[in-house]
Amino acid sequence: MAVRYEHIHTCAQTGARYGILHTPSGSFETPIFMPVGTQATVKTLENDEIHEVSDGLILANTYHLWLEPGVDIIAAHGGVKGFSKWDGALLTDSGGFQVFSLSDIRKIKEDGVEFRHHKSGAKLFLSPEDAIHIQNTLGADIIMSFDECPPFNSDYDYMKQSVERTIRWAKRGKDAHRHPETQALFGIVQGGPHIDLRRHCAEELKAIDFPGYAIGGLSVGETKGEMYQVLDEVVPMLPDDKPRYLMGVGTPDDLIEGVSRGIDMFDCVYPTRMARHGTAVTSHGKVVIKNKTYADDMGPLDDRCDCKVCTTYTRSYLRHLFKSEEYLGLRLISYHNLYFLKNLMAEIRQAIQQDRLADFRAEFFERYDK
RNA sequence: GGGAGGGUAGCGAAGUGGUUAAACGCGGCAGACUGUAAAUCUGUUCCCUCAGGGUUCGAUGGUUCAAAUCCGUCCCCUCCCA
Repeated sequence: MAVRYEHIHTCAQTGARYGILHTPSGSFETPIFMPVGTQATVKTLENDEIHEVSDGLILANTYHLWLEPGVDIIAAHGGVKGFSKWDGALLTDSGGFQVFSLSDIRKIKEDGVEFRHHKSGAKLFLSPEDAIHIQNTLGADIIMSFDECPPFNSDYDYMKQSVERTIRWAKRGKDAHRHPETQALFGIVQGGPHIDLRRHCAEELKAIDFPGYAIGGLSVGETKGEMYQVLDEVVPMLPDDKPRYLMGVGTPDDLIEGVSRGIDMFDCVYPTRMARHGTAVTSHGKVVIKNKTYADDMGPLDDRCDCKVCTTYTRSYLRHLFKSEEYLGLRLISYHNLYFLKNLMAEIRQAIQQDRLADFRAEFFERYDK
C-alpha cells in the first residue's frame, strides 16, 4: 500500500483522532489541512513559502492540468512535482468536482462524462479510467476516484442513480490504476443528505477496498448544520484504520467541527481565495482588509499570529496594497491565511493528544466571531 | 478683435420640453466567497426623520400646466483665425 494510516490517539472529549499519514513522500501528522494548488500552483505563493504555511501536503487538479498544459508536458517533467518543483507530498483531485461545478456544459453517461472545454468550447470526454490514468501520469502520492458530485438537494431517485454510478466508476478506477504501490487511490462517499445512500456507498466502497476514504458532496451550498449531520452519520461508517478525508472544507469553524467528528484530512480553496478577494482569516474572525476602518490601523492582521506578515506589516499597509491593486497584497494575505490554518491544525492536534479538544473548541469560538 | 464648441452628481460622460434624482464607466462604501472557469461576483453611491419628503444639471431672469432640456443676460473653459 502506498499510504498507511497510523492511529495514535483518540480525544477522550470528542472522539477526534490524532494519527500519522505515511506516504511515499513523507509522513504527516493528522488531522491535516491541505492547501489547494489547482493549476500546479498554490496561487501567488512559491514553494518555499508553501512549505512555511503548510504541513507539506498540497492538492492539484486533474481536470485543469489535463486541459492546460496537458498530460504530455507534465509527463516530460516527470509529473506534477517535477513540473512545479514541489518537493513535498501531493494529492490530485480527479476532476469529479468539475463535473459538478461546470454542470451547465456537461453530459454524464455511464461510460464517462462529456464536457465542453470551459474556455475553447471543444468537446472533451473523460472516463473513470482516463481520470485514473491521467493521475497516474501526474504522479501524486494520493489520487482520487472519479466521482459525480451532484447538487446536495438532488431528488432521491437521481441521487441513488448517481451514487450507484459513482460506485461503479470507483471499481473501474481501481481496476485501471497502474501504480497502487506508489500512489494511493481513495474512494469517495457520495449520497447527499440521504443517510441510507451514504451507507450503501460507504459499504460498497469498503468492499472494493481503498487505502483511504473521502466524503464528497458536502460544502456545496447546504447549511453547516446539514453538513455536520451528514458527518455525524457517515464518519462512523468508515474504517478506523484508514484516513478519512472531508473534501472541500476549510473554514476555521468547519475544520474544528469536522475534526471533532473524526475527520483526518481537509482541503479547501477558502483561505487562498478569500485572501485574493481581500479577506483575512484571523483568530477573531474575518478581517475584510479593504474596509475603510483599517485605513489607519497600525496593528497587525491578527494579534495572536506570529507569521511573518503579522509580525511585519500593519493593517493600514495591507489595506493600501489592496486599494492600490498591488500584487504583494494578494501574496501576503494568502500567506497569512494559510499560516493561520496550519497553526490552527497544529493546535487542534495538540488538543486531541491532551484530550481537551472540546475545551479548545470552546476557547476558540470564544474569540472567533462568526 | 473675429469664428466654433462647451459648462450635468467625487471624476469622465449620456440625456436636448413631461415616464429624469438624471443612463453608463471610473472612483468611493459595503457584502458574498468551502474537492479554484474566481486578483471574481453582487449591492450601494445628492440630502433627510428614507414604501415618504427635500434640494439639483455654471449663474440669473423669463416662456410653459411642466425645463438639465426653449429664450434673454452674465460668468468661466477649450479650439481655430488675426
